Amino acid sequence: MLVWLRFRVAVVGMPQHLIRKLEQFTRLSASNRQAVVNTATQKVRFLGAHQDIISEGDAPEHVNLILEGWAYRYKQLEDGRRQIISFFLPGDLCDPHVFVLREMDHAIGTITPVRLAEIHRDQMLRLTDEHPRITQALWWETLVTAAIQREWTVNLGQRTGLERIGHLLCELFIRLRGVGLTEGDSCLLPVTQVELGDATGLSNVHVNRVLQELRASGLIVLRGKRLSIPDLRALQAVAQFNVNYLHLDREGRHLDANESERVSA
Amino acid sequence: MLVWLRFRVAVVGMPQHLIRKLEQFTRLSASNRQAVVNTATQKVRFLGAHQDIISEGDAPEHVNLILEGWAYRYKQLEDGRRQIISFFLPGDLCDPHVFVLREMDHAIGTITPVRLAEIHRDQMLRLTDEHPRITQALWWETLVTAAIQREWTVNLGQRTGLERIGHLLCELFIRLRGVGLTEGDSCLLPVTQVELGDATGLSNVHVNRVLQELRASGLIVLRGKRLSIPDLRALQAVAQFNVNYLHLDREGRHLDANESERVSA
DNA sequence: CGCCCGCTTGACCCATGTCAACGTCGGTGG
DNA sequence: CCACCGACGTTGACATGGGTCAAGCGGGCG
Repeated sequence: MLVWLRFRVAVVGMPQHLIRKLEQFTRLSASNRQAVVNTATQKVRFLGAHQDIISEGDAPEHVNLILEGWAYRYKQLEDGRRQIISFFLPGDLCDPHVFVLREMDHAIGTITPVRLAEIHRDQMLRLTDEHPRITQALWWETLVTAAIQREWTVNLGQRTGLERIGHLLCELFIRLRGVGLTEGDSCLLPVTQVELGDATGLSNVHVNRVLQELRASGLIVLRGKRLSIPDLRALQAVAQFNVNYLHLDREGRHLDANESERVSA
Repeated sequence: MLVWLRFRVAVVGMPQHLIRKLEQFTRLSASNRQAVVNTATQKVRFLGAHQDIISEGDAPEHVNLILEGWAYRYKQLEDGRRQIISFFLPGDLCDPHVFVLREMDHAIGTITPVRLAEIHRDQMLRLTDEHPRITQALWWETLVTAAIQREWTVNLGQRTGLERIGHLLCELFIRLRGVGLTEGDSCLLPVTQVELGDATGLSNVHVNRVLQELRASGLIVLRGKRLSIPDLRALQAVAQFNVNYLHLDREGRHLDANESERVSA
């Protein structure tokens, strides 16, 4: 514990969120962790809020790892309608294998200022070649990302406005908790109501009304950019939120026994 | 051409749709194709219409390859609402890497009677180990599947009922064309209006009205289970359908030069 | 200090849902 | 061979969730 704490302090500005996320799936050895750190600190980039990280039509050159800040994947129709397709939180990778494709069919933009690591395809290959456990963990993260996308399909297709917003808030909160970015029952939510609308297929006006309703019923406390969920179970119930699609139950813990590396540094 | 034709005749009941699909991305050698055939003919299963291939909560044991027939991925909410998350057409693989996860967070069911190949994880690994070009092509297919899921998010979030149905019909037609299951401007569409509604987040009544409208404007001809699209461009325009997300432009053609195997048998 | 972005609210409207009845066709058992 | 049945498609009347438009408000920042 103390070792981990020292490690954390030492790596401020490093990919601790990614490591923490992957450790929801399996335990990483010190050398696994070191490899992730090495890979993710080679080329770091800073972007302001509301900038494109990569645009539709671009040829993907490398994998982007969000170290700090929020971003989203989005797609814009010709007449201006915009759909937010997913949110990227600290520790999230944008498309680990995207270079197989010739060009991006959508864009990724920042919400807040973002610090990210650009990981070249060769670095990615080296990392996975040398660390099978990381490979497994990255597979898990890829599959969970796909599961989230499927759940959004359900969200948009079947749920009411109230359920959609509630569901999204549950998901974001639980994902943030997984990377250590919650404090008790609260977290930051640096997203405007327009953006919530673009993610849930609702107008900003309706988002506002739904948020009022969630507030009035005591299911959320939302002031400025801070969200609190006093009773997560209750919100989950209202939103028909079933956490299983996030696959958080240490699916890869059988891997813990496969390597005899010591866990502490 | 003649060789290919003979090959096709010989492999009726074999994974010709998958091969054809992968060859939209890259050219496969005869040995590549043979390896796919060997892998996909070890264990073949038949199912009737309206049966689950795999249910929510099941532990995934193998990859399912649809050889013939239609299926869909779906998720059911507790109160009975059902969302169809994607359609599987002949040549489609259900989750090539799903065994990393402990259990399914959704179900896959048949629409028509289905013939499928069960591919064990070890066979899958052997196939990709021995055939890097197939590995690349499977990557492409995985990424396209993810892109389709994202496009469905846009479909449900931003498009009107008419656009949603139009978009879905364009997608299905073009995917079917890619595996050789269209005849001129028409194809089979063995899907009820209720199912179309569950896929697009519309009621069956509204689906019916939208279909009437598409028929009346001459954009589709739909009688029984046969769909014709006299002017695909026109339907695409109405549905705001941009084909780029299907990544059909032979992204992997640079691989054609990497191996000097003869293409004909 | 003032402006602009984001939030809030009210009035009104429309796309789509719901309910209910009826039509049609293919299959099946008597 | 016919009668029935169930699944699917179609249509009309009516209800409603959520959209649109417009105005006002509040607070952070240049």
